[in-house]
Amino acid sequence: MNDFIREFKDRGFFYQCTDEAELSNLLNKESIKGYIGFDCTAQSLHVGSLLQIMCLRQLQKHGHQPIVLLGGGTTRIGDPSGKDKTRKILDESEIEKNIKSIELVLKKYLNTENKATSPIFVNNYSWLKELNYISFLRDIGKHFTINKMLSFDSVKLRLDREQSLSYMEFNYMILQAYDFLELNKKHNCLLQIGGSDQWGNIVNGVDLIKRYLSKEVFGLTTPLITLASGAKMGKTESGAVWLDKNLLSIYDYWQFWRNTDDRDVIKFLKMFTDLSLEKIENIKNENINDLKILLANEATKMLHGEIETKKVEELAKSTFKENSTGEHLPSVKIGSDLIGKDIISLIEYTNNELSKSEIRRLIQNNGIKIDNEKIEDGKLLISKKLFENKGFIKLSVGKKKHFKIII
RNA sequence: GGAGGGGUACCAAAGCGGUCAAAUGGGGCGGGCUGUAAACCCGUUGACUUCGGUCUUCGAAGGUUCGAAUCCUUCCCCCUCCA
Repeated sequence: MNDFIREFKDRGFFYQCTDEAELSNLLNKESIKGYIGFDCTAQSLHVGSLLQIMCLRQLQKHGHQPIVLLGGGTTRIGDPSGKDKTRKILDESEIEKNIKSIELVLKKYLNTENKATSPIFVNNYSWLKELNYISFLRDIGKHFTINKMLSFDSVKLRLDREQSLSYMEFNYMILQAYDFLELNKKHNCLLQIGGSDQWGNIVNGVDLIKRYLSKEVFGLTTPLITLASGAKMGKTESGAVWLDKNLLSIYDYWQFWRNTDDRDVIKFLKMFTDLSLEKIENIKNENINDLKILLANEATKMLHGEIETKKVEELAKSTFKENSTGEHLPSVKIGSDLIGKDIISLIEYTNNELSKSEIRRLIQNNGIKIDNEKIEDGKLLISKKLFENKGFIKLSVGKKKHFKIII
């Protein structure tokens, strides 16, 4: 078996392939180009897309060249796969903005130094916008039968549930198939990778190229990752786990990995770090918390760099150390107008999203501490005296959120 | 086109004239146990509060009533069955 496929499988990336044996042969013979399309509905990428990004890295690692398709055109249509309802259509400028920031994220993960494997970024709007309806129908449309299109899950599930599917969305799979064709013609792209929900769309592209160009190309899908708890990966209580420090702080990103369910740790080490499989095999019985820290460090390093990762690791260490004074915490400066006000006002100032009622409840439930002392009364006033000792106070909201308050 | 069922808090779902800021479950939050995990246990889950209460909420707008999530009218939106 080919090295790429071997590792792809061993790391848990493999779900389905259109023709595994042939693809393996091909990859043994030559370096190819493979593409993954990214949806540009959101302002950045989150952990839900990380597996696809890791696939691109694998391509590079094994000497193949990734093509990153930013779906400026298809985002204007909306993929119905796995969705109950038509989603809102974004306006042009928003999509363009999203594409730019998504490209920046991807560049952090991909090696752009080595010319042979440096990623090619393409935007399908550049060719989709040129399409002529009549000639598209004649050239491309004739290769698709409605009978078959209706049988794809993305369509079938909607129809079965009697949810409406617009003609626009119905065309999505044809456009994605056309993308593959276009990339094959332009860049000799021979492989499309995607999540398992993309299978139908990918197969359509493979078929189209076979009919239209009589060429064999390949599709490869990754499994949908679910957490041991059953939840989908990528969302937490407080929202999406963004791969962007402006949307999710580096510290919180590190914490996301640090808090991985025990049962998922080894799986994630394989999927989301560069550690070799041999190394993971050797350490897999070590202390689970050390492994989680390793996971957090490796994953964070890949996105935010080593220096920042070291910093947040240290921060986490000091934050969770018993009775830490809090001097290493990121500081929040308060105005002197808060002096003389009650503790509730202070918490409201540092945690904007909490209402006063919620803060009162937190206090009632022993969730608020100042300098590690439980606060029992929300009416406690903030005095200068509190700061005299160290020049700051440590405010704890729950067990995981801590602030260093200075005036 | 005909007949019926429904829209309740983050979600699901009870309530069908006052005791309803609204049962119950899930989720969230906080606490306990622990390992920043899981499981489990407890508390909490509209806003504001001088902790006495006050204000806003049950698809939308009106109306009946001392009093409405509950009754009436109009409108909007969903769903099921038949054609």
